[in-house]
Amino acid sequence: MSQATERLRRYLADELGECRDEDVEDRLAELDSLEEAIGGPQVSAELDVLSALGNETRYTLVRVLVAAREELCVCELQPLVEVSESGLSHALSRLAEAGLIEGRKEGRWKKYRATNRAVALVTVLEGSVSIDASPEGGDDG
Amino acid sequence: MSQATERLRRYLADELGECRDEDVEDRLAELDSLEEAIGGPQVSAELDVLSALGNETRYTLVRVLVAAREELCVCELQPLVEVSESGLSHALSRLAEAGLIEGRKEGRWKKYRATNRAVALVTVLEGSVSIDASPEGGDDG
DNA sequence: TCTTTACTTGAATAGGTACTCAAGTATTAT
DNA sequence: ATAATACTTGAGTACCTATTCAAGTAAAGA
Repeated sequence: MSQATERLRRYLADELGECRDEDVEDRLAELDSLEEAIGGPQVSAELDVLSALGNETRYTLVRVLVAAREELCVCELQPLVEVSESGLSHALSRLAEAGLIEGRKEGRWKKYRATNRAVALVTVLEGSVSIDASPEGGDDG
Repeated sequence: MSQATERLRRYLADELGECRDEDVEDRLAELDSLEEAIGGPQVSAELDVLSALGNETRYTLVRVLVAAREELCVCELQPLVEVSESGLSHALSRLAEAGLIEGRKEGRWKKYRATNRAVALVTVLEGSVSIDASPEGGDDG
């Protein structure tokens, strides 16, 4: 039995007053089931979305496209970010891969717009992350 | 006038049929106002939240804490992630700083629980990022 | 008191990521 | 056809970040 498991045994002993092998195994199984329910390709996709958004250049692009409520040309996005033409293209293609924006070619111009996914995420972020109010709140069911 | 602005002028000429200096300046001002509305400390905080979540170890922890719907001891979280005790502590403190979890010390044990912010974000991610359904949808106005 | 336990913090580092440059493709103009 | 434009892609690199190790703090026990 590992060191981490020994610690868990002591914790459960503290919490429950007593702790048999069975109690430790039960708790480990409970924790494991929590983790297994979320360990698939779904979470991998969610992580992809999060890490795509978690960069100033890319998040700015998404925010602008969400705020614009219409498709914008790459050449319109260029003046808004401080990266090269190539850097902008890399950023846009990463966002498209994460399903946060969609691109459409029109002649020699390429236009991108925010997907519903991006709108939903930005909306929740705006709502949940306010610098004035404290993040801790009590209306969770 | 920069190269990027020249490109924008040609784009607007394509779109509008004609393009004067005024049209370019107007469009640049419009784009700039979109960006300025989102360029403050609010976005910086949102980026902090996103980059805190955008890591497998930390996202797993948040997901587990949200799914658990109760506070969990550090010693219970340890078996769920494949990092050292120190790595786990670093991860938890980063999440707490981003307002995604809250810690409470109880004797020699430390318990963490998910904040409403974390619940909201995980819920939206689960809902919006499904591997079965396509992210592209059409009911956005 | 001294020891052990539970967790945290700081420094160092391996690994990843976000850029830029250079070259490439597709479209339009001449 | 050739040239120019609008954007993309791949390679290289400087920077950042996630992790570990070692040391530190606070609580509980002996």
